[in-house]
Order: sequence, then structure tokens, then C-alpha cells
Amino acid sequence: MSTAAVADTRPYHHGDLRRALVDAAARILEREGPSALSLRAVAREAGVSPAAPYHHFKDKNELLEAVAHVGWEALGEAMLDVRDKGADVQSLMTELGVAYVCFSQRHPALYRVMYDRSRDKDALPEGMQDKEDSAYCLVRETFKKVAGPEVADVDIELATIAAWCAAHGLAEMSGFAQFNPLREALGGDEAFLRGVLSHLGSFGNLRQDPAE
Amino acid sequence: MSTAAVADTRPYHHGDLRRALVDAAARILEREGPSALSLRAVAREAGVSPAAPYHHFKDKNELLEAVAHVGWEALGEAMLDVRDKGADVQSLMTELGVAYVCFSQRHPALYRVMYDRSRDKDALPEGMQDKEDSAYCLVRETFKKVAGPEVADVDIELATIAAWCAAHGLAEMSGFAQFNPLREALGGDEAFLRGVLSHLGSFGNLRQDPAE
DNA sequence: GGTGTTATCTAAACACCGTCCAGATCGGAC
DNA sequence: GTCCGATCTGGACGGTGTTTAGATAACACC
Repeated sequence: MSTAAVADTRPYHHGDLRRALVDAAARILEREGPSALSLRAVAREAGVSPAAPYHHFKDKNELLEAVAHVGWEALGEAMLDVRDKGADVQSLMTELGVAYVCFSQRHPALYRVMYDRSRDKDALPEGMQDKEDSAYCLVRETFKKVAGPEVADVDIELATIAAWCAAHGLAEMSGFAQFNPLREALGGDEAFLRGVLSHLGSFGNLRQDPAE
Repeated sequence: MSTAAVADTRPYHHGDLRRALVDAAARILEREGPSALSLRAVAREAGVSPAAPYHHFKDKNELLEAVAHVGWEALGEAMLDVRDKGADVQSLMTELGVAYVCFSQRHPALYRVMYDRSRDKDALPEGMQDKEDSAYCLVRETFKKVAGPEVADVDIELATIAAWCAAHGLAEMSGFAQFNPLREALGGDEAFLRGVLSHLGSFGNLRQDPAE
């Protein structure tokens, strides 16, 4: 036995445990929320001893970092899916905002881990403003395409940050109970989101011909 | 001894322990951050046994709720302080936004506790949209005053929520390391904040004469 | 003023947590 | 086939939130 036995209960020494741990963590997150995400619970879920994860991650933080990383990639994909919707800037940015917030609503626990890590580090994931297909760059490139070359990079960056902050704020607060009456009055959650997003981002600021 | 001895080491049975615990928690928060805020540490800081807090709070959550409550009141006061600055809406809202974010920067740990509690409950503090001098109502009333009576309440509420989300997002992300180059390029943190806030909130939406 | 009631506090215990250590186990290189 | 190094386990340590039983002291009442 050994090398050949593919899908045994324990293919390798234990198998690809690093990935198994991240998957287990994601499973716990979806099933029981962030408060249940202890390192021991992850090990239990993966069927190993509590000390096993320490051969793949320096500590609990490093595991959470890995979990957050897959979350950021999934968020990036979700936003790429809508990058062709929307004729003008306003509606495209709204579409991106809806995609962002909907992701956070579909994976609330994961989203919380993602931002808890960022807050602890006081930084977004490394390289987020550089690598081409990240959510952040997608927003910035959208702004840049629309604004044209005359607009200063500083303004592009400020607009991107502003949009990002707004989306993040809405993602964290959209489910708050106080908004339920308004949500229902508008006929559902997505209408509510679009309503809020329509009040956010004065994208006209970026145009060169200020009609004001 | 007893009733008369005012400021002894332990005036009452223990004194006003409930308040002492909240104060101790706030002290730990400022000194060591949110990760150090254990119930036992609070009890230690207040000089009582680990079980003592349970005679004043159902559990740790309830203590944190009390801590968050004082935080929300302090935030409301900080925003009331600037409610007369700024000639037009845009600049007044910017001023309020700066006050909001600066509060979160002055008390980062407290701000985090405040929103962690809200996220757990999926709700802002109870009564926040009702009691007159809350930060939330201050923003809404500002919008209402400017918009005039013709604007629908729904739009006022949406604008308020949008502004709040934007401010919260900026509060949580303003310190992120990725923004440091831009912050320095703009000549300091407050300039950076104003720059981002200027791209947020298309307050013109609320005016009745859409010059568009 | 003594007495009983009730709120308050302590000490000890429980289960769980993150983390480290010594030793067992096993894959792969020589 | 033997050794090495990576991987995993069992057990331990200190810390956590919470509960229980029992001590203590303020207060109400006679």
C-alpha cells in the first residue's frame, strides 16, 4: 500500500492537510459562524489532533490569513462577473457595489474573518492594489477608463478608496434590523441596496467638464 | 465606618462596581487593545474576583454592550461639536464625516467594540434613530433641513444610511497601510480624509432642482 | 439594637481555548 | 535497507468564560 492507494481515508501522511484545514475552517465558518472557529475545532473537523495544524501554520492567525485569502479571491471573482453590466459609470459602479455587498451577504462569516484580519494588520491583503484581477484594481481601472487621461491619478485613487469604503460600510451594515422597514418599503433587499448606492459616490467629480 | 466614609478604598459593599467595571474595561481597551479585554482582566483591573462581574452583567456580552454604549454617547457628543461648522451641506457633511472618523482614530479599540457588538446583533444601538441627540439623528436632521419638505422621507433616510455607511467604511479603513503614500502626498491624514469624503455622497441628489 | 433577608463578593471547579514539548510514525533519499 | 526529516499524537501549561456553593455585609423591620 501507500503511493498508489489514492482516495483512502488518509492518502498521504495525512494527505494535503494544509488545504484540508483551510477547507475545514471554511466549512465551520459557514455552518456555525466566526465565534465557533477555534483552532481545535478546525483540527477536529479535519480529523487530526489539536497540535497538527502547527506543522502547517505558525499560529491561528496564519490559518485565518489563509482562509481570508481564499475569501478575497472569491470576492474578486464575484465582482469580475459583473464588470460588463451597466452602460454608464454610475450604473456599472452600482452593479459592482451590489456584487460586493451580495458577496458579503452570502458569506457573512467569511467576510468578517477577511476584514478582521485586515483590521488587525491595518492593511488590505498584500498586493491587492497591484495584481490585475483583484477587486480593488477592477474598481480603479473602471474609474480610470471612464475618467480619461486628463484626470489626476490622485483623484482616481481617492475615488476608488471612497467607493471601497462605501461598499464595505454597506456590506457590514446592510443587514441591520433598523433598516428592515425601509427595505420592505422599497420592495426587497436589492432595491434597498441600489437605493443606498445611488446616494453614494459623486462619480461626476471625475469628469473634466464640471457642468456646475 | 460605613455610610459616612465617602472615598475609602471600598466605600460600599464594593462600591459602585457596575460603573467601576465599565471604567476598567475602557481603561484596558485604551491601554492594551481589544484582544486584551477578557472578563477576568476587567475583574482584575477593578480589583475583584473573576465571578464578581456576574452580579452586574449576565455575561461578557452584556458588559461589552455597556462599554459600547458609553462609546456611542461619546461619538454623538463629538459630532454635536461640529454641527455648526460648514456653510453649505457638502462642507457640513464633510465636517461631520471628519469628526466621525477622527473619533474612531482617537479610540480605535472602543470603536471596534462598538461595531463588533452591532455586527453580532445585526443592529445599531437601540433607539439610535429616535433619540434626538444621537449621531444618526444629527445626520438625518441635517439632510432634512437642507433638502426641504418636498423631498421624500425615503430619500432622506437613504441618504443618511449612505452617509453613515461611507463614514463607517472610512473609519475602519482610513489607517490601512496601503493608503500611506497617498496620505503623505496629500500632506497629512486630515487632508486625506477630506479628499476621500469629497468623493462620497452626491448630496445634490436631494435638491429639488436637478440641474441635470 | 438585634434579627432576618437580600444583594454582593469569593473560592473552587468545569470545559474549552491557543500553544508547546517529547516521542511515535512514516515517506523519501541515499 | 538504513537513515533523515517531515508529519502527526498525547499530554501538559496557563488562560478564558461561566457556574456553583458558601462567606460577608448592607438594609428593612420589629
